[in-house]
Amino acid sequence: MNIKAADQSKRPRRSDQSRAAILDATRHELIEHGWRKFSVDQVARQARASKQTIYRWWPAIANMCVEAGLDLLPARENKGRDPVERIGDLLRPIEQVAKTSSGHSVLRSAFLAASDDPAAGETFRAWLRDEIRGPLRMILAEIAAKNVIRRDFDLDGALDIFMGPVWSRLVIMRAPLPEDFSRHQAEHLLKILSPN
Amino acid sequence: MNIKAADQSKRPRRSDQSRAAILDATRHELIEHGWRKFSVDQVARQARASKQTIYRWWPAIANMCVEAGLDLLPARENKGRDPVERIGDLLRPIEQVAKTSSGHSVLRSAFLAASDDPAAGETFRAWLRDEIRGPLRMILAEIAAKNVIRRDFDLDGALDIFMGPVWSRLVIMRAPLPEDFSRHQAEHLLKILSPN
Amino acid sequence: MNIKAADQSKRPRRSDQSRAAILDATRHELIEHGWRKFSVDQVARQARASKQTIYRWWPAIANMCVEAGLDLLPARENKGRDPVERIGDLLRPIEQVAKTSSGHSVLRSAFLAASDDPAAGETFRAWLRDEIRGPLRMILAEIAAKNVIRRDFDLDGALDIFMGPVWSRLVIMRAPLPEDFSRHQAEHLLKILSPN
Amino acid sequence: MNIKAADQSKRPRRSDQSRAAILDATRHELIEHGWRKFSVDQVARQARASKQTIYRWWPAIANMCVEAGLDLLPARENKGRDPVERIGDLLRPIEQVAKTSSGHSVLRSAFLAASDDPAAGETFRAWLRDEIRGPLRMILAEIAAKNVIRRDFDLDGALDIFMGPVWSRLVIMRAPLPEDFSRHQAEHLLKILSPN
DNA sequence: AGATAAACGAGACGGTACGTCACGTCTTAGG
DNA sequence: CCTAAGACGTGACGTACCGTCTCGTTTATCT
Repeated sequence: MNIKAADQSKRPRRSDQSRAAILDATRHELIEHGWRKFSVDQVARQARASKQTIYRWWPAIANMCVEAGLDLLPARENKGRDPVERIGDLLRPIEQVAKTSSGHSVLRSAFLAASDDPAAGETFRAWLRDEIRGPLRMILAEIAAKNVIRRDFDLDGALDIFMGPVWSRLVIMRAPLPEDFSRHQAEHLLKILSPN
Repeated sequence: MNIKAADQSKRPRRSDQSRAAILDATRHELIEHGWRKFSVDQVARQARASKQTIYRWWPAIANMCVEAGLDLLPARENKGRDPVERIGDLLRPIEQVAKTSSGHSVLRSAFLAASDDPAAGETFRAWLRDEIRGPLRMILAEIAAKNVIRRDFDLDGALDIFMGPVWSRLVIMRAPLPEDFSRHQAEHLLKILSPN
Repeated sequence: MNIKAADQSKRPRRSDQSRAAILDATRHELIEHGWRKFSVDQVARQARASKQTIYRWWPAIANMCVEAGLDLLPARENKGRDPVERIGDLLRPIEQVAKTSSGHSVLRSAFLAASDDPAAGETFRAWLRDEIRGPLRMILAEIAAKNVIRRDFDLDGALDIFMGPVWSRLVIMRAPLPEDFSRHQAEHLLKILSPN
Repeated sequence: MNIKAADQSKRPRRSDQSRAAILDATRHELIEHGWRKFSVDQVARQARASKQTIYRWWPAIANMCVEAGLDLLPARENKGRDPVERIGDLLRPIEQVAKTSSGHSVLRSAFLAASDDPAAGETFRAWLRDEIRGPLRMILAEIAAKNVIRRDFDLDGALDIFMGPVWSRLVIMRAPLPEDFSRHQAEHLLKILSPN
């Protein structure tokens, strides 16, 4: 309670209340109207925020949408178990959010925004690097050392195989993810990378 | 992708010249501005066409964009060879168009449009059914009969595996397709579906 | 000047049925939407006529509207009575048509069209000359000869005095003409022109 | 015709600069194209103003045109002299503006707009009431008390007689007002209303 | 009785304008 | 300072209308 007062005492900085209301309204707008008909005016109106506040804190609308989508994802769990489960864990936050209709819509539109706007793609690609690609490389390197998979695997190719079906279902087909999606994806990836 | 010339003897005389100019301008606009900032006014201006002509012949802008993208794809070849090559053939039109920077952009934006607009998704899904999913089912059923792959494979799951990396590279990552992409995809799919 | 009388025996056979339907629809449109929002498409639709037919027979839309209005006016009666009544007779066709709400609207919009479009004004001014100004000059000259009015009256000034209140009520104020309007107008005019 | 600057300290800050530019462009457009072909786009373009700004501050285009016309009229002078001159004074602002070709056109089109659009007629009728009808009633009542004119005169009838020729020349005939128009109109009115 | 040539309905077309909405910038007033 | 509010110039939206231009299809003479 009393610790945070130290740094925040200085100047009236960014309002967390505004930020939350704006991201909520952004998600609502993405669900309601999708990416192309997304309206900043509508977000400002619904969040009772000034457009100036939006433009001050986000470099572009697409970044705001990506942030609104990624904010939904729960933190990745990291229990040390067998490799298949650890790889599957990487997809589990997405799988969980995509179970609800609204979460599915928000994620789809957020990824759409990242694809359509090269600048916002940066925000998205940073997330992909930190949350998927990086951990995946670590795990794969680990099990490659044990010769469970071939040592000369191509990481980006592996990423395509691993994430491709996510984009396929979530973004392109607008369809729910099937049962046990994360585990099956992990199994498929290992099967492809197996050295035989 | 071809409109029949059978009934053109009757009344509603659509101008093929306008249609071609509009689709060309659509492709140019998708390359230039992407999906969200796509401007119908700009297309009309550039095609020297009336906006009414656009709205008369396309149910929605997204449909027009999907059509503009799919129109680029060359006809699929169907030489009777081994299953891996026949499966790979399904991706070859896309692989070929995506080699050029502009073809890559147009296809990406067209798929974006199909994802963002549920109605236009129909046009896209019809193409997917006729050009990818249907042929793939035929080929897979054939080789399943020979026990090359498991007989109880899930077609939509196979489609995710087969097409997912396309969406991953083309749409999500905005990256070129790697060398021999079609053949590798076919091999991966068969490896996953293999019965062992 | 009058070439058309010669050629009417020849080929171009104008359809009176179309003409009547078009003028009816024109009146309906003037009542419904007024002059500025008058729509040729609407007229064609309602008259089940082609726009080509309209543009073939009328040099401008305003002319068509003026014609549609003036066509409503019954023929002027010419009973030989005292000068006041003969002058009043000139206004009676208008007075009669303006009694109904729709006739009032059509006449107003027709005169509006004539005022707004210099070319169509010709059609209107020809009517004014033949139906009002000419006859009025004859009558006034006649009674000026008997010294009932001053001999050096200004005809156009008299016309302003005589017709002005018509425009005032009908066009400007959108108000019905008062009782005995024609007779009072005749009396006023003679009072102004009286020589005392 | 003047908007007060008193309450401008409060919130809705209308740009006077925009308003003036828009009214100027409106006058130009009325002169150039008249009422039916009046283009809001053209006005916005010429005034370097947004169409939204136009639609925000005027309930209808016709109101804007009426305002643009009436704004031209100089303030009415009110020197206490004999009744004929005081009545003539009421017309003098119009007479003065109508002397120029452009003033003539603007006034005509403004009155046309008021006639064609019932809603905009209100703006016009308010002006007529305050600037013509009201003052005229006062003056006529005054001289009726001295038995110069009949005491039971009909004010609206008098208004028709007084203003009718204005509409006749200015609006209907598109002709200049004759010499000494205001004075003659006053004389005519008093002659008609004289009690003999 | 057929041929012929115009007028006709229908409606697509390139344009322009409509009235509304959105974008991103700016200004004002309040905490 | 940051915020809410909202006016502003710019320009796109999707619709309607303008005037022109084919299309076949009547239709009313003139062979």
